[in-house]
Amino acid sequence: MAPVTELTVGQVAARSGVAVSALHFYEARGLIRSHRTSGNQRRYGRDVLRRVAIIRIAQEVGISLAGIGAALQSLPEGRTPTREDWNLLSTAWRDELDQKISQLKKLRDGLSDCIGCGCMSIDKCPLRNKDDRLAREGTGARRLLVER
Amino acid sequence: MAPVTELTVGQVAARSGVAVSALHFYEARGLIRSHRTSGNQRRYGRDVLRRVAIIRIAQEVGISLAGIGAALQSLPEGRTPTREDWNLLSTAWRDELDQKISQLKKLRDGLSDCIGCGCMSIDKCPLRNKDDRLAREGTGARRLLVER
DNA sequence: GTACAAGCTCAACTTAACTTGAGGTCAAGC
DNA sequence: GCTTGACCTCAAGTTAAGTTGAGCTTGTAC
Repeated sequence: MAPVTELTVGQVAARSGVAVSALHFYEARGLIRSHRTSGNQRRYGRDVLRRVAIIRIAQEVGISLAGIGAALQSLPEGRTPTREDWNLLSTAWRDELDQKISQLKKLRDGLSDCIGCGCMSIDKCPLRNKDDRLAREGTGARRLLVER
Repeated sequence: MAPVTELTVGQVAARSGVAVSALHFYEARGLIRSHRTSGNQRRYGRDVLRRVAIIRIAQEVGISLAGIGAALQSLPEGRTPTREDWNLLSTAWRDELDQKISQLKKLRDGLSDCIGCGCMSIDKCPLRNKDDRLAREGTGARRLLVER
């Protein structure tokens, strides 16, 4: 068998580019796990690097730690994520990314239209109008500018 | 001349879809301005609606209030933004949006590649590798997973 | 001429995602 | 066997962007 190299928290920090305090934090949040040496120091299996990589990727995508935690919970307890597991996660997150991208595109196109139209002073602006419609719909409404 | 209808904070809140407390907050941050009645109540010119619209749009784009404030500072003091002003802002913000979009796309494509490759367990993964390279470059590096 | 909704100020609370600090332990090199 | 750097815990601080609440004033509708 290949030697199972355990990693200290400092080594994980160095290899993952995440601060030690952040690793502690992730652990407190249940996103990663460690076991302890007799001297109460954390030791991590190599798979923690995967997990941390997943976490950072998902954060880039704009998923909160809570959401990431939930997704990771869906993995069978304590198992090193298999390719199958990863497929599920990355597919879900890719969909989220796709959504986010198209949302931003909508916004950008809105801005582009506005550039030509001087819309901020006129009623034609699609962005403005979305916003203004609220006024006519009564005071209670609280809606975002861009439909999701 | 058209009647200059001044707006109360409540009216601005209703028409802009932004909470009164948020308007107070924006004002404290210098993003909008008001003058006061003899009874110390805020009154807003109609142009505040534009400003608030701009603020919300920029927030959607992912710009912080600080950044928005800075951009608005670039407008000649106290002037109602002209079409020209707006063009400048929206162009700048659209560029930022474009950047953000392409960043997310990169990320998505990375994920897509990963879906097929079982990368989390192999060294081929583009996302993983970006990350792993840090290890060889020493401990000090703190870099984001995705190049900007 | 009064009730009461709408305003005002200021301080404190909220959430996310961490970081910083204090005070103390562990381990590896010389 | 001791020094030093890496670890440990736990509490408190930080930033962004507001919200909530207390206590008090304005303004308007009946």
